[in-house]
Amino acid sequence: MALTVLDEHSATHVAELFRAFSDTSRVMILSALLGGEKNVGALADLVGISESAISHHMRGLRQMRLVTARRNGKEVYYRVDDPHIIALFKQGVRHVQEE
Amino acid sequence: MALTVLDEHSATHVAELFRAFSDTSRVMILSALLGGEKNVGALADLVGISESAISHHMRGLRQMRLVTARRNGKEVYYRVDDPHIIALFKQGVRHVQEE
DNA sequence: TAAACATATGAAGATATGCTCAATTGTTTT
DNA sequence: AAAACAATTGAGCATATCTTCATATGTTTA
Repeated sequence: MALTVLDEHSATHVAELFRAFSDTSRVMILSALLGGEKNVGALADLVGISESAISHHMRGLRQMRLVTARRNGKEVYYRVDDPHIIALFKQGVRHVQEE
Repeated sequence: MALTVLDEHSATHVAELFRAFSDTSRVMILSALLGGEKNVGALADLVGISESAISHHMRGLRQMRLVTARRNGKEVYYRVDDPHIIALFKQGVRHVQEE
């Protein structure tokens, strides 16, 4: 039997990663971004919350490097680059839909 | 470009799944259970919180069917059965450790 | 059956989270 | 330069979350 448990520091980081996916709005944001990059206004329409709320979420996601931003004129386009993150997210979606 | 976004209902379920993994204590609990079933007292020692706190966490995890319980005398042993859940969790751990 | 042990439950407090509103910053157009 | 547009930021509020404490339930042993 393995006597190893993740140390608190690592566990905190793992928890932070999963926490990024633990809110309905962020899940909708990320699922939208799987279809390609979107700007803040488009995300606000798709998710049904204010641009301000989207912006707050994007800041968190950006700080965790789960999304990257690209400015084009007045608009900022967000996308999910990391294939591991995409795979992780999709796996969660799949698990839920298989029930 | 895909115009589909997860509907709110599905997104909520996905968020709930990830939320189960979004707390440091629960991450430690689950990582401990990857090494085989453990009872509440053992988990409390390993994670460093009270048995009561463990019990509260286990209730949530049980309700989400992420763990199963087996009583043996006074003790209740918890385990993670679902291989998809194990895979999902491990993938999160891996992602964090690869940074 | 009483005592001891393991787990579960409910309440209460401290902290964290997510949202909107109002104001600000940055960019383009007139 | 002013106006219009897009995004960001900070404050404040409502709600959720996690923990401990005290108590209750369930099981075994004396």
